Amino acid sequence: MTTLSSSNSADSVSRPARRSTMRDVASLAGVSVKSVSRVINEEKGVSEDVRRRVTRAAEQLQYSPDFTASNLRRSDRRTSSIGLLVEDVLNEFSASVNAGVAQAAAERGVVVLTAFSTGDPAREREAVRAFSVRRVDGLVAIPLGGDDSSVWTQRDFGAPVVFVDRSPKGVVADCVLTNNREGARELMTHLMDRGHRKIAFLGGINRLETAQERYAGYVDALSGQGLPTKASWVKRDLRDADAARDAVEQLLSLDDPPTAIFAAQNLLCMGAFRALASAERQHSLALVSFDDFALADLLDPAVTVIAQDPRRMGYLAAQVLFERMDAGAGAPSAPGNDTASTVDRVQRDAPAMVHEIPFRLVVRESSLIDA
Amino acid sequence: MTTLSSSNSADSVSRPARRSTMRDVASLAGVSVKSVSRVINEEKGVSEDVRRRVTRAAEQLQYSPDFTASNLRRSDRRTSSIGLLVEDVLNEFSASVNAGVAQAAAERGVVVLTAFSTGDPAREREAVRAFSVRRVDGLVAIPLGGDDSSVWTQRDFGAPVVFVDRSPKGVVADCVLTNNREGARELMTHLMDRGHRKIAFLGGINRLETAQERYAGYVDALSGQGLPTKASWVKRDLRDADAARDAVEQLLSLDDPPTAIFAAQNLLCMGAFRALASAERQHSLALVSFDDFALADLLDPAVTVIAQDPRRMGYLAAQVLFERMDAGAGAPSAPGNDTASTVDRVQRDAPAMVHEIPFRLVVRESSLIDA
DNA sequence: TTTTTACCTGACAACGTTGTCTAAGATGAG
DNA sequence: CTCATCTTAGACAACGTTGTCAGGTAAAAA
Repeated sequence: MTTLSSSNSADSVSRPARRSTMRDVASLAGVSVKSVSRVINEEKGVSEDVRRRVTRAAEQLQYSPDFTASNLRRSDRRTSSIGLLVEDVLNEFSASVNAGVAQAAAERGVVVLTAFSTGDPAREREAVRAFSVRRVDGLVAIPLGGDDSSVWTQRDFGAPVVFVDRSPKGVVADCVLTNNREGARELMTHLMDRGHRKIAFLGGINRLETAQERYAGYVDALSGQGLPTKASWVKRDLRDADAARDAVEQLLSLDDPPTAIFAAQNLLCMGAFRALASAERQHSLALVSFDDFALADLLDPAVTVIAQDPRRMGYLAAQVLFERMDAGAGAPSAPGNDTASTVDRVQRDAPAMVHEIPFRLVVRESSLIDA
Repeated sequence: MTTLSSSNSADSVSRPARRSTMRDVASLAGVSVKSVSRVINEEKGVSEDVRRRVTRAAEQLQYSPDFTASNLRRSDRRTSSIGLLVEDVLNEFSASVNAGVAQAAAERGVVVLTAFSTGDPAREREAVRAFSVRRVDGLVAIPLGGDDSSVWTQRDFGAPVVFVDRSPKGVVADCVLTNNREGARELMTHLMDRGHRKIAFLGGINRLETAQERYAGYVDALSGQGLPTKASWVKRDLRDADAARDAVEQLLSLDDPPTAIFAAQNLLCMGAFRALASAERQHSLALVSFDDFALADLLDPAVTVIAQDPRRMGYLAAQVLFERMDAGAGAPSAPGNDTASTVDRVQRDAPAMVHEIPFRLVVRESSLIDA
């Protein structure tokens, strides 16, 4: 690390002594605190004279309102902030969900507290707690799916929760999901249509609902054709791309190796591709992935995938959350005025809903390698 | 969108009437509010009897402390939150910075308010304002670099600010940067060492400091060899991958086309690669990128890049910010105890520092195509 | 026993803001 | 000119919490 001090000592980072408050502004302007409040919040019923004096004083003192204090007193008690808990920014899927939520939030003028669980339930719990004590108005989460469902209940969290991608068992809340089982089946059918029967499976962490469902789809598809699942072709509970690479290396050295590989997550697919490429088998073994990823179409061969729409999932989840929040606040929910709404209008205490987002099979080259 | 109502109406999302406060807990436990406060904050000097009664009551009422109210009264006035402003989660660079900041924040038990400017100065301004009124303890930002420097000054923002990747003109604050100009020069030298003289340049948005610096490095390198910059080989102010693809298509149809392409950002490189691949020229034109990206090593040919370490940049930026925050609060900053510290200890009102993070030239295949 | 000391506990004010209410002045109608 | 009405301003309390301080009780010292 190179550290260059800037030479000019007048460049020192200056720090104001104390933030000025409405009191300060009021006394400088010669008015009451309440009048300052009125001007700052642009309430009507303030004379032009007072308004001018207050704005001038506020400017002079560099006054900046304290939203948290205001929130404490206001009747609606909204913090205009929501929590977002995803697994890992560096995974494209999480990042896209994040992008969708952030966009919806920006449109509504709400800030997002973001935390990454990185697969660690302790971190997940801490994040949820941190959100809760800061009184976020709601939470969007990709849950890890442990047993501590109590963290998630609205009763305990104190605000609406919407889940994306996975729904924790035993918790009643809105969800936005892809049908993972069906998606996996569709990928498998595609492979089997091209004659493949020896299909290996690379699965993610077993604890995760998505991993379970995709595996179920794999098994469904095989048994639909009267085929058994062969243990040596099934590699589950793989943590990351490296684990997938190792797994594929094992598969390649088998006496009876598979002719196709089903990677049940984008990272696993990348690891698999890497293994195939370094064995120069990428053109002789078929490979498909659940989850699209950035350069999947530029690889050689381009990889066939089930593409979810994670950005849309995030966006929708935020919308659903907002509806739930508004319903909770007893906002106007006249039955006739939801014509332009993206989301079904949520009644107060409406039952939890599952929003299923369609997936798309994107056929590229890697699956067009025959058995 | 498929919407399935869950059938069981007992599944409705229940909402508590009102959150319980310390008062409620106090009256149920038959003690004073202050005693509840003491128990909740695990202060010592509370009898076992009181502690038990309070914990029981708190549990019974599902009490959850209100951190914002507590913050209002506490003497330190820390919100234990920081703001993070990056350009776009979907870009790997931003995402990695985000990951680094998030990790540092998690280690310190601080939450992160995240916003994405997505290249829009208005959004940047709004985000900074939203952070400010919520009284974050500090801010890490990748600034867009417009002229409204006033948003950024500590005086105006009211808390320390650390910039990553780019430093806005006229603002005095700590920065964590890569030496973009030198990085660009090194990439160019690498190409020129292999005999390339006809090198095209794909540059990002002109307003951004990084784009300017990388272009400067490009020009430096050429003029170091007595070569002029040829206007038809220079494509600047490219917004995204598609713009880069179009630009490369133009380059390819030139009477005197370049033999190598320098993409000054990862997205631009992807666009360039796409154009080359669809013209089947990826093996006959050299291509290099400023910024590494996920599958750069798996493409055919694998792409030579200048790799920054954005995650480390984010992590360091957060560390620097914390030091600055602690200095501001008048925390102990004994000169001798910083042996284990990653960052130089920051004195109160210490001059702003520039932390330069080294880059690495990662030579792969795409630059080994001779002129 | 009385006095000192230590330990607990609660009353009260305050953090920065806004909701409520009352008062004072201005305006208009009769 | 009087009375009703409207407009604007400020006093006050409250949001949920913690810092300060004083009081009370029990244990330790005299």
